[in-house]
Amino acid sequence: MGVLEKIKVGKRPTIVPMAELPLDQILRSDCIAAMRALPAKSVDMIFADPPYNLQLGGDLARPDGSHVDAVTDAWDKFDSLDAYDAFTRAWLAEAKRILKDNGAIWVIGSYHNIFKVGAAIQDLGYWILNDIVWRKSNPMPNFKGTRFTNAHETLIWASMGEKARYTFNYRSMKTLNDELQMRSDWEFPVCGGPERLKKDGIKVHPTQKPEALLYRILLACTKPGDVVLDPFFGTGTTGAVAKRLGRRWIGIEREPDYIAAAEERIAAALPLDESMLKTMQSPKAAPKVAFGVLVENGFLTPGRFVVDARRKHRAMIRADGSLESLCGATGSIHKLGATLQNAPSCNGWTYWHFETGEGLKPIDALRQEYLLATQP
Amino acid sequence: MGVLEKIKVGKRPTIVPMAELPLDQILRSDCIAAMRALPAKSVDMIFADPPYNLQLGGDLARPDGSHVDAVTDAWDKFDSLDAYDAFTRAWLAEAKRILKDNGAIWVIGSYHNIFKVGAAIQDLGYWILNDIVWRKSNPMPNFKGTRFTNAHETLIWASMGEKARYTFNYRSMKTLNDELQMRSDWEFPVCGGPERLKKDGIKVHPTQKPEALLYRILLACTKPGDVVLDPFFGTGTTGAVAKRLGRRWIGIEREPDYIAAAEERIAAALPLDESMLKTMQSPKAAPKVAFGVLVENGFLTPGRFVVDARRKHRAMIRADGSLESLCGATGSIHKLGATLQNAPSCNGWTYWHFETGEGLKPIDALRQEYLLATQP
DNA sequence: GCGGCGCATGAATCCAACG
DNA sequence: GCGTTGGATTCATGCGCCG
Repeated sequence: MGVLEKIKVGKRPTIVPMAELPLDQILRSDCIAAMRALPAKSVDMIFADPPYNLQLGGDLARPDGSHVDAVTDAWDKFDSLDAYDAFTRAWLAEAKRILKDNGAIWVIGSYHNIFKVGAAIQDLGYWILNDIVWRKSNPMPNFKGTRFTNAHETLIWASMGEKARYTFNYRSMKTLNDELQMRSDWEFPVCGGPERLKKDGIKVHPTQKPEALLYRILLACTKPGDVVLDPFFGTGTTGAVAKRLGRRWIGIEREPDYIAAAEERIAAALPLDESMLKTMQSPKAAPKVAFGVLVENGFLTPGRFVVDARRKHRAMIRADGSLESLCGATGSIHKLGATLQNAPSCNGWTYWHFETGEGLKPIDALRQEYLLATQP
Repeated sequence: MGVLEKIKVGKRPTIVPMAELPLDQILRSDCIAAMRALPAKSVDMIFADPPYNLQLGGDLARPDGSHVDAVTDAWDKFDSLDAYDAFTRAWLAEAKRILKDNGAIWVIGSYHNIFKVGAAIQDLGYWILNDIVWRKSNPMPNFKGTRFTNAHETLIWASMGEKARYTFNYRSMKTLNDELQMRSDWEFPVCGGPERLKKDGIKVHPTQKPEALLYRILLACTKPGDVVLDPFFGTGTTGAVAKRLGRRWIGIEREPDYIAAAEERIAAALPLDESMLKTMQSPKAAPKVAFGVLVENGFLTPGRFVVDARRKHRAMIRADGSLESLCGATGSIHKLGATLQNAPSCNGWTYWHFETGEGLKPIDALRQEYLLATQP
């Protein structure tokens, strides 16, 4: 790794599960060169915020005459659309080499670049799982009244291939979204206020991303201890949130000013305590309960009958927690429900019901009762 | 046009400004073949809802076991990603030939295809103006809990090139959005209820788009009388809305069932009356008034002084409606304001103020008075 | 101390007609 | 085609100053 100038941030953790990876460090280097030096199949996730290739024209003024501070940094300049395309495919290819087979990649962009990025992702054999829209609650207006206010950015989440596995903490997202499935459109304000890193009153990085965005991504798609690589580290939002969430991180960045700001910021970030992480990570709000346990514990007795909500199908409870229908078919509550409906799958907990004085109730209600009675 | 079987819908309007175009008709044909038969630089807008190339796996069932009705039609099947890419580039290239120099294209898609579409649009020399997110207020949930609820689709709006002109009815959009700039994220419900076309209780088209979506697009980016082409016409949402809004339309569609449904639907669509259209179209609430006209009409007399809001700059009104500052600089209200502020431009109407008993007032207030006094 | 007002600012592909 | 000129154009938020 002669090309890399490693810079440690804070204390190197005592446990280093992958000795060859430069964990919790910023590699000062060109992004592609640094990625080439990393071992294959070694990181769990990549979050990338590459240059957008904005191609801005002349100066822009607000209606009040004030000047708009545009992104004119050299790192966002490319000679042509083809040059940008080549750059995009090069770093995405390296990313694919570095990712574990069950890893995943997130890339953020705007209409200037995201279509090129997405097309490259598909061509390289990644499998897109979702595109996510970051709706900005406070976007910059369109000052000349020539287009729609550009009020969002787009993220792509992709696995390593069509059949590849990936991490998705469904329960964490549902909990975070007030017990509704998390949707593909997320609303956050742009990064500002105390969160925005400044030096002498001037923003350190023109496009610092909000921590809330990274928080949701890392919470949804990584496990504690997972390694997250950010090849366009900037001022280290990914590192700061990874540290907070008990994930390991690797940053790649060229600009010394950005690196210095990131180091300071990450050193100050406070990790959440482990019990908090465990709670957020838990795949289910409640532990699993087998139907047989309810039978064992007398909530339903063998020989009783359960029916579907319309009383079309009827089955007898057996001692082992399986069901037997009148036609002789047997199986678990899920299996028999699927068989009788001629469906590929079935949630037996909500499909099967039992008779009460107040009419039918789903057997799931008994599971709730059991949990209430047994949980501390 | 031997390959085309033209089908008229309703009465052909008596005024046909472009005799060579098959206006207000559905062309029963393959989309690329039909486009090849249309003259170059002849249509003002293309709205396209191409196949999404969904690549669905096996059947999908809801948690209650019911079957999810997926898009499995032959027209959404492609042999490979490359085949889809080639198809996309072919029709987009024809579209570019057909569009007028100051025309524009809209394409809708999902993450399955929109990145390929967007990349092709850029490669073909179109210039992306915005990407728009259609947020579905009632999306289908992710039944397996394996991903985020796919709750949006993406539209791309592009002009014919970087320097090309295009139509954007800024005021109409701002009015439609309660006097705030229209943003790039739009919320609509998916097409359902009475709007959803059905035959024998079964939906005619699997991906019928809501009319509200087309309404906003056509209102924003076309003028009355403009010609809108939809190369994937389906059940004719574009035609129905175009007729309602006083725009001309051309549809291309292969499936006879879709054509039949579209014909019936468009025949029943009621055009808005002309005065309504004019109101929605008006670029400004008020006509232009030159500053000199106010001087001519005695609202301000030559020799009086105007100042900026902070009283930093002061200028004398001259008889011809120009201003002269104390330092001797002269020019229009806009020009002098820009000069004195050392700014590239300036809106003189809001920059310059005059003294009243209640303090300073912008000269724009006098323009309003003038308009009130002279407008019928 | 608190509320109100003014100012600054954020990934921006940001004018159009006429001579 | 190009240079000139008239004139149209902004939303949410945070911060600091002032009363």
